[in-house]
Amino acid sequence: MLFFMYANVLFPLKLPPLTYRIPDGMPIDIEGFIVKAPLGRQGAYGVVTEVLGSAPEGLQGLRELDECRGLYAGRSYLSLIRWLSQYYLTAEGLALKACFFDDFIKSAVAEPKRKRRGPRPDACLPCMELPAASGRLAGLMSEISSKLSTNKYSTSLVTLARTSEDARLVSDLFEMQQDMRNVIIAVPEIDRMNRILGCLSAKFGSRVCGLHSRLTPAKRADAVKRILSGESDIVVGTRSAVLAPMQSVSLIIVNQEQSRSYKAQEGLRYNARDVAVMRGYISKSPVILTSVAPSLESVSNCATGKYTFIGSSGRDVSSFDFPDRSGRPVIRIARLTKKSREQSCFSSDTIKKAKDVMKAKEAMLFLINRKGYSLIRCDDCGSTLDCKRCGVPLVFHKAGSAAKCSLCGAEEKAAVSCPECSGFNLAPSGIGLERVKEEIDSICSTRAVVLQKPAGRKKNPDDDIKPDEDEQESEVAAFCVGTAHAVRRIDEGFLNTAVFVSAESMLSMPDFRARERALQEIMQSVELVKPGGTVIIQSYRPDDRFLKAVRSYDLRSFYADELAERMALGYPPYSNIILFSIDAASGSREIERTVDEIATEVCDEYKRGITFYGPVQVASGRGSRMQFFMKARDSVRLHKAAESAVRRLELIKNLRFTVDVDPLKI
DNA sequence: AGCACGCCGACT
DNA sequence: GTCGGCGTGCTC
Repeated sequence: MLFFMYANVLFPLKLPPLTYRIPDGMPIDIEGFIVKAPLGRQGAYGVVTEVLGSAPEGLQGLRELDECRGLYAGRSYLSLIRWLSQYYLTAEGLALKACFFDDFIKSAVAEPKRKRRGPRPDACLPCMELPAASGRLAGLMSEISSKLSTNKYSTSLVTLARTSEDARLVSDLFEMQQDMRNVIIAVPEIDRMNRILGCLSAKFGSRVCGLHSRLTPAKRADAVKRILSGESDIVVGTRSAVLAPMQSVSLIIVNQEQSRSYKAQEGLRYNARDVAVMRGYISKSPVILTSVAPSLESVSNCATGKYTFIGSSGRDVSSFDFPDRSGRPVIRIARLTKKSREQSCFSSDTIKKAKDVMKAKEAMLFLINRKGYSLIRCDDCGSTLDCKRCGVPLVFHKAGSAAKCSLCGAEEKAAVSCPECSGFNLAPSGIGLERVKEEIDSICSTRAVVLQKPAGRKKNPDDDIKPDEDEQESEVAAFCVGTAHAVRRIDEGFLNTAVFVSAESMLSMPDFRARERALQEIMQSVELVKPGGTVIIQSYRPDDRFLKAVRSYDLRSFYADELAERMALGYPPYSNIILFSIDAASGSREIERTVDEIATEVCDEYKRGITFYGPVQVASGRGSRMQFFMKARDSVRLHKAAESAVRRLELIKNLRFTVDVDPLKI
């Protein structure tokens, strides 16, 4: 009798699983195993997602698997891959690819081209000194620890007074639970990783393994091999660490869960924090999120009971226990007036402080989120000089006296007259880095340093900072000017004073997360200021509720206010968003028709509660993209609609588009 | 990802 | 007339 079994095989390619016949003599129970299968002209390695008793209808003459190698991952890891592809609306194969499949094949299965020893292990990282455990954190340890011993899924949010407490928390956990195995620790940046890696390596040796995107391919493959073999069961790494191919997981820690670098901006656009939570759920293990200023999403999840807010008895935000910030730097709001703006970017308060700090030979940082000197505004009609292609205001750069578009990089020699009203009274307006530096230099007769990009070298997909060609590294000096990114270059407690030159430039961003981001930026800067130092926030509206809450470190009322606002406007976390972006240099009829169909048929506001926004053309680099998004309270319905939209868009030949689930900005 | 197939520009 | 560019499509 002839009785065949079949296997669905997933390849790390943009393909759905393909079906093969399992040849005689090959074991049947091979779910999760790595197999070599004929694919196209060559063969390829893939993983068996499912074993079938009969061939799917309509498929005959299926080819046989070539060979079966070891186990790649258990059932729960396969569920994670499936969830990734469903939630982020990507081919399952691409989810597999994101899960280090190619690295493993390269190191463990494919024949090595030459006999080579594995990559040289990294020099031992020093065990950095940990901050003393604060009384509060010590008090929370038993509650955190009780979550671990249960071996059940739970997600807990731990708020910290300082980022550096992350390493303390991790170290203390390992101290309390001596037998912890299969742990994933995610950190937002590579240099933070080294601190934790150092602490753990000293104690656990090769059981600890670092994983980040700046590893060389050989080192990455070696790390993956060690993880899969079980040699390393403690993985510390950036975003992709939450995808580490461990057979089982018993604890996941996501440090600084609010960090935007956890969200992938290309390929599989996952958010590592959300993946960690789902992975914990799938593998029945606890998840611990830490933050000095948690995301609204996580705070809201604590309020609904989805997560636990460690250290709080109730679920109401008003009962949430944020760290005591007494002894932290004073936050002062400095009033700017319209009148003073014409002469200076600074309030008199700020100027006085700058002179004092100068005299005391201490360090001071000025933060402003715009490069260049200023915008250019016409005094006659009030309009700004905008980029002809992108429509955003051009930024005037004093060096070269050119106006540059921050989106497309187009440069224009400074115009003489206003294109709107032909008036000749064009004047600098608004504040940029160069202008701030110029003014500090003249006030304090110093040479302030403009901090450029962080110390990173190569392009790094785990990093959300785009490298700019025209930027060079600069030394951190006593008086520095920089954008929010620059704060990464400065050590904890280095500054006497940090100045946010314009609260309005942070708060008036056309983004519903502007306040949340501002809070996080301010809290980050606070850590750079030594105890007894000062943070100054300059504002035209010093009585703003947000600034009042920030000034007194009143995170509770910040979250209460912000949640109320988001709820009133129906923004996340009270709704979900999926953003579509179509590479459409040619806005063809067919595209327009399909998008129109999606807007009317797929997103039925009244019947299904899904709201469609757009489409809008946006300029991006060279070329233009068409964007639209859908928003709904019900995530399941939203995903169904988005799936249907994806299917329709896929019918259009030659169309390239990306789907971003839970985008950071819209 | 490979590796086909396929349809336009400069060559012996 | 052909060689070859890589743009688009398929792989159970």
